[in-house]
Amino acid sequence: MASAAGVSRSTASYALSGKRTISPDVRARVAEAVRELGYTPNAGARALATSRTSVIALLGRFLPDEFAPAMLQYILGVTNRARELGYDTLLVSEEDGGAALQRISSSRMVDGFVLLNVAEKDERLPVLRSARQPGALLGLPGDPSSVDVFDLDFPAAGALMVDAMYQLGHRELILVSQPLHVIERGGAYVWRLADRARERADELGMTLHSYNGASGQPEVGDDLHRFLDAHPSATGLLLNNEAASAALPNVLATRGMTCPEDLSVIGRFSDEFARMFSLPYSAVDSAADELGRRAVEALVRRIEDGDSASPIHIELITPVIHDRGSLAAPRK
Amino acid sequence: MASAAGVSRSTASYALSGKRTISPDVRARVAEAVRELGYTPNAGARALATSRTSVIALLGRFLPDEFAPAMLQYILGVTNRARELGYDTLLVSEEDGGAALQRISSSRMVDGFVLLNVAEKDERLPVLRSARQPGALLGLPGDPSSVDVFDLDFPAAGALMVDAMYQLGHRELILVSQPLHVIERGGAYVWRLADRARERADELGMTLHSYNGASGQPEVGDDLHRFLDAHPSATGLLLNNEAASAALPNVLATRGMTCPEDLSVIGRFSDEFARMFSLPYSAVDSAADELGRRAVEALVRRIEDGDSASPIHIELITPVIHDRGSLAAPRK
DNA sequence: CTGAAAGCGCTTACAG
DNA sequence: CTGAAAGCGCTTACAG
Repeated sequence: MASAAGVSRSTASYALSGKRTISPDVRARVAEAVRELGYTPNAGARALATSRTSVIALLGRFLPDEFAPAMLQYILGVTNRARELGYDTLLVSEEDGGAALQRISSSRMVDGFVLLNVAEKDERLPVLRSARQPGALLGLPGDPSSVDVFDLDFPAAGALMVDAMYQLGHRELILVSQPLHVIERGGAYVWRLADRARERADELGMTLHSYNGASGQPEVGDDLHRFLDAHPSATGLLLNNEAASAALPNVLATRGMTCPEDLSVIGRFSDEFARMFSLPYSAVDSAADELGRRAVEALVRRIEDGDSASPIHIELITPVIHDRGSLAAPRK
Repeated sequence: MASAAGVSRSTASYALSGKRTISPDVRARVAEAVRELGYTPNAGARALATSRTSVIALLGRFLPDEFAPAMLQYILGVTNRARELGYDTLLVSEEDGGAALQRISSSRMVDGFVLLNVAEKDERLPVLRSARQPGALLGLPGDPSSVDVFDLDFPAAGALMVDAMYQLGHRELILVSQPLHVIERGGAYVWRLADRARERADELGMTLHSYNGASGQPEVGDDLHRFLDAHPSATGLLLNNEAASAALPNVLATRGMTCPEDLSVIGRFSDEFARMFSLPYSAVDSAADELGRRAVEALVRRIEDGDSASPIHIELITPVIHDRGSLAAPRK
């Protein structure tokens, strides 16, 4: 390419990077040659020379009963924002995330890592901490030291759901959380939300019946029937369980109940999820796309500032209720 | 690393690749040094030296009303199989897929491309054809020349759905396809299935009422009610529309109909999708995971055999019905 | 404002 | 069976 423009390789390189002043004449000839030859720098050679790949890795943990739509939202938030900032994304879905991180880190394939679906005790974390590349977490682990973290503020979400019910006059609520095995697998957000909801209900003098529902149908439908049967006087239902949220319309139809006349309902799921299942329930948005984007922004900042020293960021997004009309005052 | 093992760089390299015979003594010392230092070859340097990156690109087209669970199935099929074969996957979600392909191809970041959700006339195809790397398509385009293609055999699926109904004694069917804008956007599979279903119904002397339903609720629910109202004597329902499939349980409940007693139903969606929505309908599996895996296998074969000459593969997977008990003989 | 040269970390003919 | 050397295609001090 340089020879086509009639300049040296170094001059061509500088003309492209703009890292030193180039005469207009030369700049034009280089630009012309680039266009002519459809020249694009070789990524491997550039990576070798600069120790930068302009690629980040996104490490997923794809569990069989995880809700796919939410996962895809995170993924697209990450890949789209990364591209806007000049990075491509390596998507890693290996079972053994720790080994994958080690492999990719030490082969210098990427400039940084985003970890999806981070568990309370996540096997990938110790590997990430000793990796040379920076990282950002989607999901708050038990020990969040030394890496940036992005997550929904689940305790605040629990309080918000309870408050919303309280203000409308509800005094007896049912909370349906994810099943226990989700918690055991590292889904600490489940009890973070539930614990704070309980606390808040206690503060307000409300009754809160807390349950774990199954993660799939038809079991979760049966669960919902049982919970509703057990507490006929409850007027509000809080859902931190996507499967339960998707199953509820049928359950209510079967019982001849309408929402919000017979029961006020508030969930915790993404807009995307609501749209797809067409759920008529107000909900705390899980903001997957937004979280993905922010994680990438923080990561890129660390990469480009070589800024491994500056203090750790823990960003817990304030929950927001998206109103879909499923909350009303309880019947007299 | 070589110096730690007390051998030359070339010997170390050969010891690792196994490309020439190495004395046991040297091999052991190299292995030891590798372990000691946690040595992993630099990916960029290796790519530069070998012109191979061991990375493939997966180019998605993520459309707002596409069903996310199916997309994720394809993605995981590709990433998992790629890893098994020694490749990592760059996930590309840019709007302008043609430009992205061009950029990634000419910078030599990857060894090959998998195109997801290929449209009838796909803007990425001409770029792929002139790229130096091989490609594989998920989805059959109008002109499938010069690239390997993997898709469900949608015409066969249409015929299979009609046949299944016919054998049970049904003579009047309703088919609900995806909305027209999906077709316009390149979803030729929609009419491929519908056309063949119509042909088959004609051959068998059956009546087939063919409709396009909306791609979201609540519209698609209303659509279903209209179609069922219009043809009270129809005894079988064919669904090539995920949203309609998800909406049907509610629609039937509202109408006081049961399946398969009042209506036999057969859909076309992935197992994953059925599980998530807990759909009680027998369906032609869309085999997203399987298709993703096969595309990667074909791609890797082309990459590793340098086999750009051998004839194009068009693999249309034979549809299979997964029985969920929603098909029965019609009521007298 | 520009060029010649070194170097990034590998692989692989070429010699021995 | 092993080593010294060239080369992959860039970037960036170093000279001028």
